[in-house]
Amino acid sequence: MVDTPDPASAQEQTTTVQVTPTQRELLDEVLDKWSLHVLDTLCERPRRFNELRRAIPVVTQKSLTATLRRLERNGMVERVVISDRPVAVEYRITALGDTLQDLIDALLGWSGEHLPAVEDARARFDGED
Amino acid sequence: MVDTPDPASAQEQTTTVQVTPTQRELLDEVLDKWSLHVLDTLCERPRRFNELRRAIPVVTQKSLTATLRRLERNGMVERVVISDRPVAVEYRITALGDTLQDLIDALLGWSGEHLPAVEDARARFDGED
DNA sequence: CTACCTGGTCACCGAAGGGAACTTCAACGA
DNA sequence: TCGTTGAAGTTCCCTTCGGTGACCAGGTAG
Repeated sequence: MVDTPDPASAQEQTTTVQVTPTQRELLDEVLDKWSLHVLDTLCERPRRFNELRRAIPVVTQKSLTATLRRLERNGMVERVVISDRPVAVEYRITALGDTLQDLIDALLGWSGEHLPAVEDARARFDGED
Repeated sequence: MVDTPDPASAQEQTTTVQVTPTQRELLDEVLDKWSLHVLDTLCERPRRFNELRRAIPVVTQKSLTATLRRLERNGMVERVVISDRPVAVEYRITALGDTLQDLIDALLGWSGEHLPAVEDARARFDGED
């Protein structure tokens, strides 16, 4: 009732490239709130777990753990056990994760550049609509 | 690869630019799962509400409405009432939203390019760890 | 010993998000 | 005329997600 089974017009929006749902999922996993923070922080230099917590005070341990696991699973960061005796781990960005750095910088640059316009739009929307 | 270690300042690390929490919030509002879909779709051409639903079948009305409101509030899309008698609205991307298009394309391009590597990493993580 | 650090896990809980029905108004059809 | 369809949502319900704080195991500093 909702879907229209017309395979003829199914490929009506073939813009430039084929974008698979899988690509979207990947972006979902990698571009979320904390991932951006973590990747951005780790791009500077490797960090210990609690070092990351201090660098990003607003994240909780649980969310940080989850984010690091997710990024590790996707090959963006690497979990390195530095010391056994006093257990110490270090997280560092991988070569694959590094390919994201330019994009993250671009995103942060964009948000900084257009923030005034966005705040203006928000004020208009909130106040006069 | 990493900037020269800075033992003197144990302060926050100001890499190149100051990134405010506000910028992160903006990216959170604009880069979420459905926003990427919607912006990408609207970049092609303006669409009606149900046209968007058909273009992005996996989104629910509720989420689509919420996404469009959020994007509208942030000045990314514009809600245009075309016809009053049979109520008809059209959503179109704004000039501000258009500044995101390059970034979105870059993100989709990145995900397409590195998807194999990511899937490889996932297989390694899931299977042998 | 106690206190505190590291690197987590666990149980609870409120908010966010999805599914599906319902709404309103207008048009179409027999 | 009544029923159905379509547009553009809204409302309710329920599940899931993410945050909070507690807790744990092992080391180590006082």
